[in-house]
Amino acid sequence: MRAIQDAMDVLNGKWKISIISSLCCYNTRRFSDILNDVEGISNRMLSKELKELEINKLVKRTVLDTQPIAVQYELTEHGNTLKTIIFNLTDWGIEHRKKIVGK
Amino acid sequence: MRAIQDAMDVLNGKWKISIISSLCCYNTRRFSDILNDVEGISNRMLSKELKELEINKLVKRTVLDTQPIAVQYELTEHGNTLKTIIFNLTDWGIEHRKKIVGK
DNA sequence: CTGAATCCAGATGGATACTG
DNA sequence: CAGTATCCATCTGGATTCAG
Repeated sequence: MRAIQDAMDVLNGKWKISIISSLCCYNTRRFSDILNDVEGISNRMLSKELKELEINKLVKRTVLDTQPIAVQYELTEHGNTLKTIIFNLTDWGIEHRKKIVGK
Repeated sequence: MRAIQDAMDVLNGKWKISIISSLCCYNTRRFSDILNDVEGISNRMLSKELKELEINKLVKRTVLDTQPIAVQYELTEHGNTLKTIIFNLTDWGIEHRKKIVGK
C-alpha cells in the first residue's frame, strides 16, 4: 500500500507517463522531438517534468556539442525497468477505449 | 502514444491508483475502510474519485441495506484487468525506494 | 534549439460543518 | 456510516516573451 504511493510520487504530473512512453519507443530522443510526441504539452511543462524525472534517476540528459545546441534524453537503466509497465498500460489503454465506447 | 493518454485520463488524480490498489487487495471494501487504506486522503476526495472510477466502469458501488447504511465498493471485471499493472507498479515502487535511498 | 521567467486563470484539494 | 456543501489556499499549467 505504501509502495504504490512511492511509485506514484515519481510518476505524478499530467505528462510523466507519456514522456517516459516516448523515450521507451525511441531509446534516445531530443527535446523538440518529445515536444511533438506528447500531444498538447508545452515546453514549460516538458522542461519541468524532464527535470523531475532526471532528479529521480529515471532519465538521463546529455548536451550534444552541436550548433545550435541539441539535447538528448534517454531512459536510465532504472528508468528502463518501467518499460513493462508502460507497455502494459498502453495495451490496457487500447482495450479500455474499445470497451468504453467506439469513441 | 495515444493509448497511453487514454489510460492516464482514467487514472488521473492524486489518489486513483491507490484506491484501485486498495480494492485489488480486498476484493470488496467499504467507504471508511478505503479512507483508512489510502493514507492522507479526505472523504471529499475519496467520494469524488470513486465517483469518477464508477463512471469509467472500473468500480462498482453497492448500497447495503443495513443500519446504519454501509456502502461496498469493488472492482468491475474491467477494473480487474488493471490488477497486473497495479501489482507491477507496487513491485516497482518497492525497488525504486531501495534504489533511490535507504529512505 | 533548449530552455528559463513571468503572468495569470482555472483546477485541485484540505478543513470544517452538516445531512439522511 | 457515507457522503455533500462551502470556503479558501495552493498548485497546475497555458501563453507569451526572453536568453544562451
